[in-house]
Amino acid sequence: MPQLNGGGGDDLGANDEMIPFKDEGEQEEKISENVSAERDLDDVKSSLVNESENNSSSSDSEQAERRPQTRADSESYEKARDYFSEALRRQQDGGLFKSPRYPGYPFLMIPDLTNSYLSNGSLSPSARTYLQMKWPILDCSASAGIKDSRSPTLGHLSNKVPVVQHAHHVHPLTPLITYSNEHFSPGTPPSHLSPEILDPKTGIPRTPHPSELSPYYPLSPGAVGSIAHPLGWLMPQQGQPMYSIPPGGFRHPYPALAMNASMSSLVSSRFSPHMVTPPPHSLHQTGIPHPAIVSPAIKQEPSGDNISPSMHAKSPVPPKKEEDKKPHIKKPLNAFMLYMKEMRAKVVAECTLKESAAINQILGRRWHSLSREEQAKYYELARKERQLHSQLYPGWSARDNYGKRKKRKRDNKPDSKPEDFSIRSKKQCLQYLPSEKRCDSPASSHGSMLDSPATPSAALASPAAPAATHSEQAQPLSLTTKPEGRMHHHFSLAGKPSGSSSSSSSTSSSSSSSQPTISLPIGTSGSQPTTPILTRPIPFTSLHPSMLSPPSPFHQAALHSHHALFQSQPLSLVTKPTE
DNA sequence: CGGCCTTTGAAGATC
DNA sequence: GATCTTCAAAGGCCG
Repeated sequence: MPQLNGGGGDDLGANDEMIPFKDEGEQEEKISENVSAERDLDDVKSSLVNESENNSSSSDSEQAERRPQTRADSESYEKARDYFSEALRRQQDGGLFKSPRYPGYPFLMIPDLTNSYLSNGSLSPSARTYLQMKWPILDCSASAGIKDSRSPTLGHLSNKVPVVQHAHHVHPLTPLITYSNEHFSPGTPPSHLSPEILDPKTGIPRTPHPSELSPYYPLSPGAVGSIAHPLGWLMPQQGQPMYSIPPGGFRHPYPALAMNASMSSLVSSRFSPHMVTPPPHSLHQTGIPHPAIVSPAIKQEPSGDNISPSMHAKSPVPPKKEEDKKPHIKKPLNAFMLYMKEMRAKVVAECTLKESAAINQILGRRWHSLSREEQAKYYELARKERQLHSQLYPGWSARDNYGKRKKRKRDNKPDSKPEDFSIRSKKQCLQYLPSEKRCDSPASSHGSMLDSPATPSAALASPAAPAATHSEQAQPLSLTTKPEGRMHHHFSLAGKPSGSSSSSSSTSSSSSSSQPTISLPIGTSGSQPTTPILTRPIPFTSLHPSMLSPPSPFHQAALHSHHALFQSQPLSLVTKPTE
């Protein structure tokens, strides 16, 4: 169960003692990973080659049969509903989301209008970076061509993207669209679009403190709609709903400024006119629609037989009927998922890779390379998400979704035959190997602090200079076998403290039992065996004090130069044989 | 066209 | 209590 914030100080999450952190074992790994961004992709690739585990995929396909459905339609519907749901959700959310979630629509971040300044007057970290982050895809494929392996930073893309900043500058707490998808369908402003928001705890309406407002105000759809982007970057890309502009989507009647941050973001991101009255089934028993609610038609099983026992247990009603009527409430996104959602676009933009599997591997590494603080932000956000989720769906249980998804099978099952595995993995490797073997890795692998500066000022200060972390991109990727692949997962599972929040603390010691605290030291324990052995000294950045504290522009700068030095150094990984 | 791949984390299930 | 399993997102790839 989501831990309810024990009455912490300010609105929820003030004291997040619950924030789980990975343990030091990872730190070690982190270090090695930080060495070079190139490794991101590199490792990914290699690991794919050397997967130490078999993916006997689909051994069971019993549930294979899923009712064919018009994905697009259902999805669209689902998303639209999600937005509305989120709107309501946020309304109640009160202080839960101090940080605005960006809607996922970069176009909302028009620099001029965003002038997003934090309450303290500083420029919002994400104000400008947001754009870049969400629009990296502007020209992924093109970027490949454009990308200079030596300096493939976003800066190069800037010729296409007007505002380019390191995505990492985006505040981690920036609105992450959870539960669903980024459908932009703003519409008639709901009555709840008042500055007042409900305190999730007390349920008492309150006016959000400026600090709770979005540091960077996403433009209201209406406002945005009136702005014609010279480059046409507003155009949806890849047909992703995220960038799609539903009919009337931009005709939001309400001036952006009229809304508070959270409202505007939520409205812009999810609210849809036609969602004002969501279908009954999308409403939770509480009557509160939520983005997590997915149209039953979308992921439901074809018939009752697919319903997990738990489902049966829970709902004596005929499975099928139940399914049809029962909305699919998605699980709240965890910290990593939130992170992924936020960073995916960036990674995609920087790499030629498009396969999610590969991207996710990179993201996973980056995740590990994030500083505690950085991760903490996501953990906190995730925690709040869970909180809210539990509030909205008191009766919901993760098990409700069991069996609603096709089985993933595999997972570290050693039983699978090695041979098969090897064959398959290699095949996959090819699959994930982009024609272009390099990925302009974004930075982050060097250390989160680099990636997500507390403020964009540093980056902004030197527009000419690519984001610090991007420099590493200059390093060509080299494929090195890295047995780690699955192994890592394996380890993680083994050492997973399970119930406790600090899961993946793979192996490390841990502390896990108790609540991990942010004040984790850097070089603690450590020995994370699963990762490649570095043949090169670990960059001090990995151990930089800033790891323990929010990165300052100075740090950024310093680190930046440091990275520059490192960039020139070739990296070599020695794979450690898997046992 | 549905499922797999891949990642971490949370939570339920199982032992 | 420890371990295992499932699901959450995402999009290209494969059978």
